[in-house]
Amino acid sequence: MEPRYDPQSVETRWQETWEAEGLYAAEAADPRPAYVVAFPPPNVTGELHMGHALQLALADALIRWKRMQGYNCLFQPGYDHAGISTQYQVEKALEAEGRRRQDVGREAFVELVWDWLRRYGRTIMTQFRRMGASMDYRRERFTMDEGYTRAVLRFFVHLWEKGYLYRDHRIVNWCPYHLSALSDLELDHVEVEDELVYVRYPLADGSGHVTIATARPATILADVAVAVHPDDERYRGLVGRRAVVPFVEREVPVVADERVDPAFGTGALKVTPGHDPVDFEIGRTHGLPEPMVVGPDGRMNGAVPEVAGMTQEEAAAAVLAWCEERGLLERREPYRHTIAVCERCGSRIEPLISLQWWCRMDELKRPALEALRAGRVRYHPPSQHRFAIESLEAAPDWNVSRQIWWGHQLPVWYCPDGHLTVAEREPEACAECGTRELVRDPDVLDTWFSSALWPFATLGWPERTPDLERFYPGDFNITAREIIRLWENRMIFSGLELLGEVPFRDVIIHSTVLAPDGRRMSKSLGTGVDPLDVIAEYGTDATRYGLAKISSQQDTRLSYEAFAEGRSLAIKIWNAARLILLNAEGVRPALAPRDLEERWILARLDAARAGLEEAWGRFDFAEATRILYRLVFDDFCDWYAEAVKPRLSARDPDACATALAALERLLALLHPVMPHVSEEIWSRLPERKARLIVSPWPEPDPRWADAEEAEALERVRDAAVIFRRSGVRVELGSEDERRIFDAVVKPQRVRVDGDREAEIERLRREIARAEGMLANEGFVQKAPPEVVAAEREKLERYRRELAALGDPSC
RNA sequence: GGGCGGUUAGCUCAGCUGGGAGAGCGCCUGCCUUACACGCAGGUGGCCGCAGGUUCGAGUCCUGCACCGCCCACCA
Repeated sequence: MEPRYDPQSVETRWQETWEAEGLYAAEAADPRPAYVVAFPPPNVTGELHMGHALQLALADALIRWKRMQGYNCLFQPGYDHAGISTQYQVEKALEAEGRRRQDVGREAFVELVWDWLRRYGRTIMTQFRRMGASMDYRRERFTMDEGYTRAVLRFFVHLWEKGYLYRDHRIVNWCPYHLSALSDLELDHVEVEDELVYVRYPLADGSGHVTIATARPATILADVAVAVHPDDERYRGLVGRRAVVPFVEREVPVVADERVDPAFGTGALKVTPGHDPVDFEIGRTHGLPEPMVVGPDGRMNGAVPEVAGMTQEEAAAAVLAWCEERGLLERREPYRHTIAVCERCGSRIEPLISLQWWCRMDELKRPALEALRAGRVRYHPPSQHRFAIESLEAAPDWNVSRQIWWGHQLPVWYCPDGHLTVAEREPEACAECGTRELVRDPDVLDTWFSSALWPFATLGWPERTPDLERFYPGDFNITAREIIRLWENRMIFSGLELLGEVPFRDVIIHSTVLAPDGRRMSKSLGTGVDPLDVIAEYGTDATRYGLAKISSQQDTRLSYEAFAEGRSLAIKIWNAARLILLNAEGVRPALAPRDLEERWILARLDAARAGLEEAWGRFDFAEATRILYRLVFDDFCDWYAEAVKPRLSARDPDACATALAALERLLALLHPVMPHVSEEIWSRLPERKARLIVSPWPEPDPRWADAEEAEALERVRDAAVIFRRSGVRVELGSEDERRIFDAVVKPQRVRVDGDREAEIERLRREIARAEGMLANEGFVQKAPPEVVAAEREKLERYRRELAALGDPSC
């Protein structure tokens, strides 16, 4: 057995072996109980980042643990087509050649995206494998593959037939670059230096004017009202009168609306329903018209001929010049505020009105809310549960249409008379009038529309496949906080709507990984860390361990120390295994615990197993790493291995057999977090029947569950500490205890600095503390009896130890 | 503005249902003890953010405050 452990070659070899031997495979015909994770499909163009690595480390640990417990585990791999994101990447590539998608045309562009994906896409599954993710890679699915697309169209038709879908003119976030509506969740907000201008709107009766403040003077041309707060004393007499919009000289009403903030600007708001979301709401409330002056490209449209084709800056200049000439421009001041930009391309968002498809949420969300409230789906940590419920309660109708080309085109056809035909397959003729002149709706569906179906569309829905019967509903889902509204809630309500059951029972919201300096990880900041670099330096097992260790907080800093700790752990186990294997040649593993330290380590292994079960069950991954670290370093290596080493060196057959058996158990406990090093060692043990990955999770054995050994070891520990610090040997009761003491402390080699006085001082302090506690009547009467008893025991022990040191006061 | 989380050793963080302030790294000391120097043994180091409260007892529970972070949000 090599003295040095080299993770790189070992890890890739096992990844290939496990997959080739079919040990990741999940089969519908397998009668064992199923355990299923709904794992977020990465973008088809994506690269592995720390978020993926963390998700994989956590989900895979759970899957591996359950696999050892005898479950038929399904860990489904796949990709998301990621609509706008993917389209944008291909558009960027096109732009490098000086072309835009409009130059190539829709059909050719979509073909281009497919080509591009064949060349650059689908690489991330290789990286998933490098993380050791035990996915059934044969089952790879894509949200745009044929069967999945059928599911998406079926979902749309289903919603249409239930009357949940409708078309409506609504104000949307319009990206002038992508020429598409974006959801609120696809926006970024950036701070900009703007200008706030104060403009007078003359009253129609000539009796004066009202001054409004605006950051977007070009939209003055689309104003249809002036609004003030109903309680605003300054404008009490104004409501109901009429004002004149500058430049276009249109008479508009002054209305009262509570959405106006009296403290902002002059307290009077110009109402522009066509280009502002709040104004749109105010306009609908007051039945105002909804003209638009900005076109889809962000420039002025033809509505006002004088400014047609201008940029908004040019139009603003023209409007303000007009106002200035007439003394209507009161003042302009610098104004710093945040604006919405497209998160993909950074273009300033133009709110404008367009015809979109909407999905009514009131009926859909009701059963999902019931399921959440009843705890049929539980979020972890629980603080996210309330957030999930509240955000679902508040969910507005869902804008499902996008004006891009890459995605699932709406299964909607129009005839020249304006009739709609909604069908899964292209219809021959209009469903209403029978004409064959049909034009398909050019829009595609929101990418989350298909993601919502992931837990069951990947299993063959809408067909009732054996996979679907077997693996739905699943067990857990793991994702980032900001995805809850986009994905989690939608999977839950669509699962309930289409299959009548929630798709999973537990949702693990993992922490956000920050850069080591606490800043957000991002390519633009240069703070990104490539998980593959970490793997190259520390190994996959160490990376998985490190990620699990830091996963306990809401926002967690990446820590190289945690990876280094994982690496030390792997090396430590490797060396512990060497100690045993080098001495136990030709011995078969058997549980033949004869001596104290053997019964003790078996009890410790069982205790660790119970602790791990509890931690896995609570999804407390950090706790699991702590248990493993303590088990390996403190218990297994520093005490058990040291204690049993003389007997191993002497080739004591019982000691060797038991050591092998104990090592087997240790490796099994380790496997979910560090599968590679544990499998590598496992493969070198004698008489292997199966790979560790599919070997049983250890069962507890009550034979060595009692506390006697623990107490004896505790006595040895105390004696060792006192000896090392003071050179005084405390009397030990049994032969076993003395033997372990000698093996672990190696008295002949210990150089004692001999500060007996300091040790006496320390024990006196402890005794004083314990005596103080026990003298406290409140403590003795009200504290739990076992706590008081423990305190008494400690006091006794300290006194004994003090006596052993030959303290004159005893 | 709303929600969530954080504030404990020089650094990164544990501390679950209130009863001895902990780990890893760093630093200091001693050890190449035939598994491991990527190691072993020992040590230094802390008004547990601040102020109140509950309790015999608070890092732990309650209230308030301060600072930091993340997510969300329509202030023209």
